[in-house]
Amino acid sequence: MGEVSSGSFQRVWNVVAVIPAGCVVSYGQVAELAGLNGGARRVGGALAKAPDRGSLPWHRIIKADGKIAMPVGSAGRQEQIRRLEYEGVVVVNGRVDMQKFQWQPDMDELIWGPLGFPGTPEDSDL
DNA sequence: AACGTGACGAGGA
DNA sequence: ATCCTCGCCACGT
Repeated sequence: MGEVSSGSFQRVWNVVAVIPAGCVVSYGQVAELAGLNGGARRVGGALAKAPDRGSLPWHRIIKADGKIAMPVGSAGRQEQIRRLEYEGVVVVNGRVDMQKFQWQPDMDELIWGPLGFPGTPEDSDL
């Protein structure tokens, strides 16, 4: 079974994996969700060393001010922008409007995950 | 074991 | 808005 490791990098990857498409989160935000307070810089390192960057939505992580972190002109930066726009996230001048696209996870998502819990009835009414 | 590094963040100039 | 400085701290040398 793909048991979750308690390594800090693994924890970061676990958090990143549940970020919904069409949203962005800051490095610091991911750090907090991963239990690495003040560890925003560690998040970048974790993403760079992710074993499955093809499937991990690393592109949804940007700076707190909305700017793309990767160096201008780098292949990674272009790839990130391409993926974000593909999801409908508007990137203007290497920058994203955090007011519109920053993900704000609620408790349900943090506890049960983005897909909810099997068998849990949805209380769409009220 | 000390030292430098980094896909950050906040604050000041 | 841009640039610089400092704090942050796990990781690789």
